[in-house]
Amino acid sequence: MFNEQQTKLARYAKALGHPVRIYVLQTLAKQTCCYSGDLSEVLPIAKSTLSQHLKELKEAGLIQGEIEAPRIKYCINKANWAEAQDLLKAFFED
Amino acid sequence: MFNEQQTKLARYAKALGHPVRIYVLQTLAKQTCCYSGDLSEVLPIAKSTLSQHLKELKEAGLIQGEIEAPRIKYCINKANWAEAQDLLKAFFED
DNA sequence: ATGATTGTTCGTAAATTTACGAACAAAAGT
DNA sequence: ACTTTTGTTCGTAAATTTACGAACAATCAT
Repeated sequence: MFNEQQTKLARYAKALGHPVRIYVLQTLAKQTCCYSGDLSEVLPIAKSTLSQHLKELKEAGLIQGEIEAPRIKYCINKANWAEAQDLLKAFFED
Repeated sequence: MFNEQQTKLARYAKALGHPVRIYVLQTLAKQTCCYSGDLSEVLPIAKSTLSQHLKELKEAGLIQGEIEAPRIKYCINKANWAEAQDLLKAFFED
């Protein structure tokens, strides 16, 4: 019923559908990368909850984590970030 | 903790976070307006489910309904549509 | 008045989301 | 080896989302 673009768009939008995740993405988009602990210090949520949000963003493809033991460095997944941007742009411009 | 823009952005994005709602918005954005029945004929969901999705889009401010008895004509809420577009544009361009 | 059309609201159920603390795993430092 | 640091996973609970059919309300046509 729904085409690839519609499904992808809904998926990306859903990932953006929470203030914590918006904040995380804005932070990553601004300063290239950061650690979970950096976010945890600022955000008023439990570490485990943040971890869940990061997992969702990872599963949506918008971020990626790189092990830099004992920490994990999170960055924007640039390819998918660009795809989400393009899909949204097209969505609003049709 | 979160500012107005982050909260609004998350709210709009959440409203876009389902294929049915993407489809509805694309349809409305293309052809100015349409009736619930027009959508119901095409979409593989119950009328009541569609009604719920329309309600969510209405509550998010992205669409508005006008009574044209016995039907309801749904249209894009242009002001909020533009706001969502601007917020998303700014989000990806920071 | 009666019946048909249109779409919402209600009641309900299953799945998903959001949240927390506790327990756990992996690696680095001592 | 042992402790500390970092972050995930587990178990759990409450709230929200998604979905359906049945009942309802409002208007139009007969």
